[in-house]
Amino acid sequence: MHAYEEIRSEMLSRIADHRWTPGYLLPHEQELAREFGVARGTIRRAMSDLVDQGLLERKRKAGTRVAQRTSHSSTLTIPIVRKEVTGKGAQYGYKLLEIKSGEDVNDSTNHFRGAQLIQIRCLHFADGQPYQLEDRLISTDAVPEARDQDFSEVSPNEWLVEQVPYSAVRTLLRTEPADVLQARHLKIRQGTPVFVIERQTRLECVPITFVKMSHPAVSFSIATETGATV
Amino acid sequence: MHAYEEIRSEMLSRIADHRWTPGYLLPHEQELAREFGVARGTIRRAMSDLVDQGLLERKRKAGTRVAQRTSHSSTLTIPIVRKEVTGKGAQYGYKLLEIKSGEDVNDSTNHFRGAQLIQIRCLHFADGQPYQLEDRLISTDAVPEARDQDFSEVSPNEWLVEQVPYSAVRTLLRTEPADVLQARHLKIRQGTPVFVIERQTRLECVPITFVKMSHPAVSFSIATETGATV
DNA sequence: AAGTGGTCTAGACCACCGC
DNA sequence: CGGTGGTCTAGACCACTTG
Repeated sequence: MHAYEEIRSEMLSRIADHRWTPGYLLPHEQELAREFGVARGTIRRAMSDLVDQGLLERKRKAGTRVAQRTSHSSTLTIPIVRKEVTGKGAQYGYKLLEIKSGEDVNDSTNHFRGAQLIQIRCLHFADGQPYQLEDRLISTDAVPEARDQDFSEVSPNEWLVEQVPYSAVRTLLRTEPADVLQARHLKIRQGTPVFVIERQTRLECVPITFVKMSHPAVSFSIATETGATV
Repeated sequence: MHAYEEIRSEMLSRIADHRWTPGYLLPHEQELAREFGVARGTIRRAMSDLVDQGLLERKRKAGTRVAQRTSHSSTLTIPIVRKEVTGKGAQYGYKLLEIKSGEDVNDSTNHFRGAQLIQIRCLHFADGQPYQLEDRLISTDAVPEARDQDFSEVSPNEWLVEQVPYSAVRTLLRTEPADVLQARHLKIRQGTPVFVIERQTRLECVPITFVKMSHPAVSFSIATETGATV
């Protein structure tokens, strides 16, 4: 156990047992450094974790306080579909439905502002049943290698996550009634709810890909976790 | 612009223009420190952001590499319901439905392992229409002040987020068909899909609260963001 | 065994911002 | 203005883990 971990843990305890309550003004770094008998940098190291967790707020001159929040934050992790399926103990299956490129592709999202695109539709199966319909746009300006990829064996989901770095993600989760396409491929009736995940990724402002993933609604849920610290 | 920000930005550029591709082994800290003309600590500061973003992976002895990912991560932020509603420009309304305590409360989640609980059911409105049904358990062992709270004016959602710190959150998102209770309060037909958010929060292993928030499905979506760096 | 990242120190200086 | 947190340095030592 390192010094900063012990100090962080001690601070957590003080918050947990109400010695430090939301809004409470902590001693300065210098003072805490003296109290714990470490260098100022070690105090900063301990606090920075708690700031990231949203438990502390720091402002120059004003000092450090126990946070009063206005929202809940947690980290949403979406694995590669194949691993999601096999992780549930099911047999994974994949089928490429369609690839289009050039003039045939229409950027309905307006996310790519005129970049060259390819569009891919494919289907992921769990134990032979349709699990997810993937409808994806990839910018070949940002990822020229995608042009040479044959997505008949490896899904674009898997290929992109592993091969292409990104620095920004935007995800949208919602439910909508199945349209014709979703109904046909997921083998459900039109109008039945589907759970939709839409995701845009960028690397340094450059749009990489946009994907819409549709699941049969009732059989799907997604989990989020924060602070496995303990 | 601080030194570590410029270095981080330069590193991002090298990843973006494929000079550093996934799996690429970066120079050591010492060498980068010499290259950029700064102390080793400054290099570490620049890299730590990229590690947190998931763009770099570091291992002792093995060195630092551009990450090959196996999943997408992003931060899910769920605001206080009142702010969510007013943020959409709608009129917020709140109604307490029911409070139970002591023996009347049944910990169906088994999340609290025998702690003293109170249960609260309440309804949030947007422009007079039911927006969210909140069904919540609070551990009065962890939050004794909750006992004295009268939740007729301020929702438990709002009170808890602001007053009670937490260090761990677990969230579950899914769609399910409305049961009798959901149907009655949300004014939809039984069996119509509802979008459900379940959340458990803890502070240092101690369970604080469990909440199930139900929305009429089709009118609801939720967004997630990562790396607004830029 | 050796080389890498990780922790820690002691100190200087900076820049924001509340009083 | 002054006090706070934020950045940066130069260096020592540690501990993991791979070859």
